[in-house]
Amino acid sequence: MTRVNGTRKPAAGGTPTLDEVARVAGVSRATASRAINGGQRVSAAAQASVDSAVRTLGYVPNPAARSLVTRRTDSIAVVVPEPDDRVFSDPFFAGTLRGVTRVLSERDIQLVLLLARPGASTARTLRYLTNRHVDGALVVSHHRDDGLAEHMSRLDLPCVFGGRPWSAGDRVAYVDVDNTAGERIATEVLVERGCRRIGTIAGPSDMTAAEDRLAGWRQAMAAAGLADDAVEHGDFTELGGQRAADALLARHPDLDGIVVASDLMAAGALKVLASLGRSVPDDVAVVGYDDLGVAERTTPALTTVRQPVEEMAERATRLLLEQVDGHSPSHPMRVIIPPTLVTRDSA
Amino acid sequence: MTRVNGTRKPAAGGTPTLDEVARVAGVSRATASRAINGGQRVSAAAQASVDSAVRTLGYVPNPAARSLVTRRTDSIAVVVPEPDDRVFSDPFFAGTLRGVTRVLSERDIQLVLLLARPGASTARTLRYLTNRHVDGALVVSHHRDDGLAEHMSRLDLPCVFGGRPWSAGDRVAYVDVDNTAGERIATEVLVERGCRRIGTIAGPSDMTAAEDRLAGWRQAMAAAGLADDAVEHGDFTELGGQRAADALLARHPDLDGIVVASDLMAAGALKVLASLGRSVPDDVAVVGYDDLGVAERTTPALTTVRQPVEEMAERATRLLLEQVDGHSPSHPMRVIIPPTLVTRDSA
DNA sequence: GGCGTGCGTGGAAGCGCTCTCACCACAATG
DNA sequence: CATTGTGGTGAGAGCGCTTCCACGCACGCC
Repeated sequence: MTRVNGTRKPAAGGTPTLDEVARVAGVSRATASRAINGGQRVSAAAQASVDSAVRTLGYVPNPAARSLVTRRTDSIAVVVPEPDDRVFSDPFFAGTLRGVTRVLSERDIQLVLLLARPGASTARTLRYLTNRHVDGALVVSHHRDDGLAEHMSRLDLPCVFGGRPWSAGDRVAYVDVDNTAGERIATEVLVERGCRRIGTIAGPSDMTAAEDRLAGWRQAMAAAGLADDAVEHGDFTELGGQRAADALLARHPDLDGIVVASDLMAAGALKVLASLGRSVPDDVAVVGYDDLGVAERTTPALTTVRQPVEEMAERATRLLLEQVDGHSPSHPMRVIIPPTLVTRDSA
Repeated sequence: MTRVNGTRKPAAGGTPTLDEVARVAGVSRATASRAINGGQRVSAAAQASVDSAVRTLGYVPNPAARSLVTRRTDSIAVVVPEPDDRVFSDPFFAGTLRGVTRVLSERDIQLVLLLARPGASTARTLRYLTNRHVDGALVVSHHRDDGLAEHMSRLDLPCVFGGRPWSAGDRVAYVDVDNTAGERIATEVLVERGCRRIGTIAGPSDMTAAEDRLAGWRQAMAAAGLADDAVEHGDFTELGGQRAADALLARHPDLDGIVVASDLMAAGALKVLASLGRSVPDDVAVVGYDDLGVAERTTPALTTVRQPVEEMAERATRLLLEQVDGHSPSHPMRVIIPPTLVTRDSA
């Protein structure tokens, strides 16, 4: 909040104001304003002269003045809690950003990237959001939750989460893919292909997506009447997948199928299997999760469950904009997107 | 610009204003304001009571009102012209974002992501920047230039380019790595190792970085008294590198060294060499460029020239903030960062 | 004792915009 | 003819904040 160097231009004769537009157009400021904002109740003549005044003066409305009175900023925040450095390179994040910007570009809304750096800066983020610096927030709750959902739900600010938040899921809107169903489908692929000893490499248990997927695996295993004891946790990285696969295969050398909660971890698992001389999918079939690019490049290419990230981001953004437009702290809405299976070579 | 639903809260009794703070603190609005903004010319007593009023009321200054009078927004834009969908997944972009946010997080400045979608929306971007919606702009001129530099230099808005812009390079501040020197160094590595027939896979000729690197290669070749005729252009992708390597080796089967303008293209080249049965570095030595992650994962690992992307972004951001603080449309400043060689196995 | 000189303070003037409201002309209705 | 709209308009009141300026007041100095 520290103002560093308060040099201010003395009323900057440079930029034209609405007053000048009005004067040039020969109308009142009120009429000029109306003409500029959609032209309700403005005669054709007035509209035309305002338009031309705007053009000759190169007038651009001052956003601060406007939002001071409208109480809108025409911008939304994309909040990324705890962005450890991986986030940016993450295809999930990239896809999200793509989806968001696609929707925003349809309207004149800007995107403010709010990165709550690890540490106590969640407070700063909340402060920023508190006083309506933005019209709404899209929280990419990719990582553990911090109670951010609770805070947000208290904020009376339109808000949508990407991915089910850990808590307050009932008070907050979110868009998620049906992780449970997805992993169920993945597991069923192995069951149907004849696997009888199926293990899973789950994600970190502090992430809802990981937990939901694990639940899906358990459901499918139960439905097939198979034992669900072969579980190992990884951290969604390739190395983590490698370690988990090592441990899993050491404990259960008889596995003929592995359901992995992310493609990156599956890639690690494939490496381990290759080094053990187990052929995929013949000795051990493997199914991944994500299909964000990695899956096509492994050997063999991964059969996986696709998360339509961009679509999710688009839906989330639209949901947010609806809230913003209606200005309703509307009843928590959620969109659950069905996952789809992508069959390749690993199962 | 369309206002969709002008529902406005009637003076929102919810959020406290400076007036209320002043009343609660028992001082005037002026004093309250001073106390809140760094406390110059405020007695300890007044400061204390304002502080406590702020705390009890949960007061947060209204940014619109503030920036209406200060003419500052405490936010800067990161402008990405023509973000074809690759940009987001690009480690270059990711690193840049990381560097920028690191600097911004030291102060209370926010980042607005301005993505000029392909098409005529450059106009919109310029309009957005024109009326001081942000205090400054960092243009990641990763791709071809669009005359954006000219436009920007006319805008009287603090502005720094990441990477030398095609034109107006003399009127605009920018931060760049010394691409020419970098590729010269890369080439010299091959020369010193005894290569005598060295080709290059250059980047697309509509990018300054690509052209500069090509120039560096030519300089080094000339200095070594070698012919600089073995040139092929790629598009900085792996596939492009593959194609270029194919073409290059077909035309010049006697090459014993290849200088490649990006690691990704070098990865493609390595594949081609492997499929031709040429061993690297013994038959053909290869040097890449970037060192943003890919280089370590190729087989063999790439000797390459490191671009310190994050550092570049940091420097650029600091440069921008200096301009913003001084509010000087200061003499075009540039920072050229020396590249460093990273020796691995491919040369 | 008079006089700068400095600090702390509050009054008040905006920053540039939107929007209510009162007003006018004119048309349509009883 | 009096009444009720109805579309276009401008005056003016803010939105919440910063900052200029003038005003005390206490101090140290001749």
